[in-house]
Parts: sequence; C-alpha cells; structure tokens
Amino acid sequence: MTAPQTTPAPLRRDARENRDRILAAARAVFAAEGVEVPVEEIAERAGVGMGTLYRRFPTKHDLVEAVIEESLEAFVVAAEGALAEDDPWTGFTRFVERVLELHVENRALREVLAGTDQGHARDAVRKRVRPLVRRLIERAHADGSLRPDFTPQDMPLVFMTGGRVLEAARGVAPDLWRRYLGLLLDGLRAEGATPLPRGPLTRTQVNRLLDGERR
Amino acid sequence: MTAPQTTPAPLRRDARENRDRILAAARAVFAAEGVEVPVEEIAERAGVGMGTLYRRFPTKHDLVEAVIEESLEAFVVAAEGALAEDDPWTGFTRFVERVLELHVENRALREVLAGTDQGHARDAVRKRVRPLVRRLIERAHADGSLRPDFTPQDMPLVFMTGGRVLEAARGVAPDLWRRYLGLLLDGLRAEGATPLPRGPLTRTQVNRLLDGERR
DNA sequence: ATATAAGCGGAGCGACCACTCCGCTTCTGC
DNA sequence: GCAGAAGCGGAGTGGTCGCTCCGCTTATAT
Repeated sequence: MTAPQTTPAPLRRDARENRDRILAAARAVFAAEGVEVPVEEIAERAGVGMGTLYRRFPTKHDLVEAVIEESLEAFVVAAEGALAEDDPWTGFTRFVERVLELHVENRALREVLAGTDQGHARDAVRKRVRPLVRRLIERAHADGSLRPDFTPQDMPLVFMTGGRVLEAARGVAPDLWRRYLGLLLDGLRAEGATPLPRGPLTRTQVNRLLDGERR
Repeated sequence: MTAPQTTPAPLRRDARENRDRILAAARAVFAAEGVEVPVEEIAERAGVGMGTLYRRFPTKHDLVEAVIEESLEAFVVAAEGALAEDDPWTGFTRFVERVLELHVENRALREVLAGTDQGHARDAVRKRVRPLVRRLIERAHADGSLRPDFTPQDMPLVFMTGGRVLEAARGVAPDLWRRYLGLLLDGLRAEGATPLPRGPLTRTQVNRLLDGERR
C-alpha cells in the first residue's frame, strides 16, 4: 500500500476556474440567505451546471463546509483580540459582541455554529477556541467582574440566545441584539448576582447539545 | 342575501367522532413533536383517512389553530395568576417561568408563539395578554425591582431566548432554561442596571417582528 | 493535429409533503 | 327498510430539493 501519499491530482484550468466561481457564489449566497438555499441557486449564480458543482462538492454539506471554514477563522481571531484587551470584563464582552457581529454579516455562520449538523470545520474551530475562551473567563473571574458561577459551558447559551434575537429581528431592527446583550451582560456581572436554580452542563452534555442530541 | 345567519349545519354522529379523534391525535402529536410533523401521521393516529381530515380542516394551518387555541388559554391564566401574586417581582418572574414551563409541555406552542406564521388564535391571545403584562411590568417598575428601561416590547426577547434554550437542550437537559433564565433575570433587576446600547422596539416593530417581516 | 482523459450541463430520479379527487360506504329522516 | 345526502379512505397530483447519469465538449500532452 502506497496510500498516504495521495496528492489529489491537479485540476484542469477551466475546472479550477469553475471551482472558484462556485465557491465565490456559495460564499455570497450562504452569507446572505443562509444554508437553506437550494444548491441550484448557487450553480446558477456561478454559471455552471449541477453536474459541475456536484463533481467538485459531492454533497451540499461539503460545499457548506468549504465555504464556512474561512468565516470560522474570524471566530478565533475574535477570541485572540479579546484576550489582547487589558480589562478582563471588556475583553469578555468584546468577544461576545464581535462574534455576534460576525453573525450579522453571515447568516450561514450562525446556522452552522448553532445548528446541529455535525461539521468537521466547526469542531476543529471549537477546539481551537476553547482554551482561549477558558482564559477569557478565568481572567474575568479573577478580577471579580464576571459572576463566579458562570462557566465556559454556559457560553453556548449566550451565543444561541443572542443569535436568536439577531435572526428574529433581522429586517426589522438588525441591531436589536445589542439591547438584548446589554440585558444579559448585566446578568453576568458578579455584582448583584443571585444563586442560579441549576448548575451548568457538563462538557459531555454541551457536546451532545451542540451535535444535536441523537434522535 | 340571507348570509350572516350561517349556522354550520350539525355533523353526523360518525363525523363528529372522527373530528374529535383528529383533534385528540393532533393535540398529542403537535405537543410532542411540534407542528412540523406530516399531516399523515395525525390522520393515521386518529384512524382516519386524509380525505376525512382535510374535509374537516381544509388546511394544516387550520388544524394547528384549532388545537393551539386551547393551549393558548393557559397563557392568559399564567398572566392572571402572576398578577395575583403580592410581590411584583415574584409576579413578574413567575409569569415568565410559567410560560416557559408551558413550552416544555407543548412544543407546538413555542413554534406558534415564536414562529412567524400569522395566526388568528395567537393574535387574539396576544391582545388579551397585553394589558396584563403591562400591569405586571408597571407594578415591578413602581416598586423598584424591575429595571426602569425594560418595556413590554422587550418581553418577546425573554420568551424567544428562553424558548431557544429550551428547544436546544430538550433531550439533554430539559430544565437548562431555568439556569439561563436565572442569568437573564439578574440582568433585569433594577439594582446594578447599566445603560443599554439601544432603545426598545416600537409596538409596530414588535408586530412586524412577530408576524415575520414581509419577505 | 489529434487522441484521450477530464470536464461539462441539465434533464431526470426519488423522497417528502401538503393537499385533492372520486368511487364506495354509512348514517338518518321518512 | 329505503332513498339519498353526508361521509369516507387512500391513491394520486404538484411542488420542492438533494443528488445522479450520460451524451457531448474541451483542454492538454504528444
């Protein structure tokens, strides 16, 4: 077996151009309309046939993954930027804010992050972001700004709910999420925090939740 | 024209029984699985054919309306119960809590309330609940427990986000919403409230949001 | 130039779902 | 008990969407 050395064989020039056009179209359409759009719309916009699209991306999911991977990078950048902030509370809030801003620009991003459709790219990014988020939270705990019972496992609650407001108000008041976030963040401050009626999820539970509990 | 006097003509006994069985099946199935279930599943469970179901309820939407109407009543009851509470803050929180408890029991309820699929029954209930909620909020403002910049137009944010947590965690931790609600409610207290980055929606905007901004 | 592998487009397939049509059955008033 | 209106079931229709198939076209190496 000489298997591992699999170079994918170079594409013909026209094929490569078409691939690029497909990716560009998918980027634009997914960001603007979300991942629910029919594949045909992307093929049309890219000026190629269905056959061409499916030869390059055997599955709609593959196409989504390819496109979303780039956007997910911004997620990591947001976390790094937030850690660069001097004040821990500011860092924490900037991170949340920045991530939600990314969701505004890119509808597919939210659907993939919040959705339950497995996804290699998504998992990889989550793994990279996790330690950064942990430090963000630890710093804010340490300086007494973030309520001590808030754990990294609570982070999905913030993004899920913020994203929900965003999506619902899109087209009526695209920045309503900022108001909601203001309310929630006041609840995340250490000052005036009240005991919570139940503990956080375990890491395992978070994963099961994000992967879409087995049906 | 002798129009207005339209009595709907009484059903034959067997027809009436079938109608009841359809409603019972729909109630159970919608509550457990949500409104997305195929109509056929309800027909099957009721032991009737598609023809029978559609003669009684010309549209899936009609069936949903018929079933949801009863559940919506509990919504009004929750608001009344909350007003009976002596302490305004307790009343306010009990209301939110009770509504979310209703969502746990009935998946369709959330989809209809949070969804954007018009709905006569939904609108009627909203109209009835509105003054109750206003009083609930005014009371809590007056005694200084609820932050003064929280308005009735912010209420949908609470239910939308609470419902989102509920739905996401269903099957992993059905009561996770209580933890989330604890965090949010701490943000709704007057004590320690911080200025919000943007004002509330107008009533018109709320309506447009709840009706699913024209597409 | 030409052979050939790589690439192409788009009609069509299969699965799903709301909804309809119509020949047969059953209740009910007389 | 019987006529006829009311009711019934379930195969079929039309629309959507992901994905496939295959006869034709085109880049490229010689």
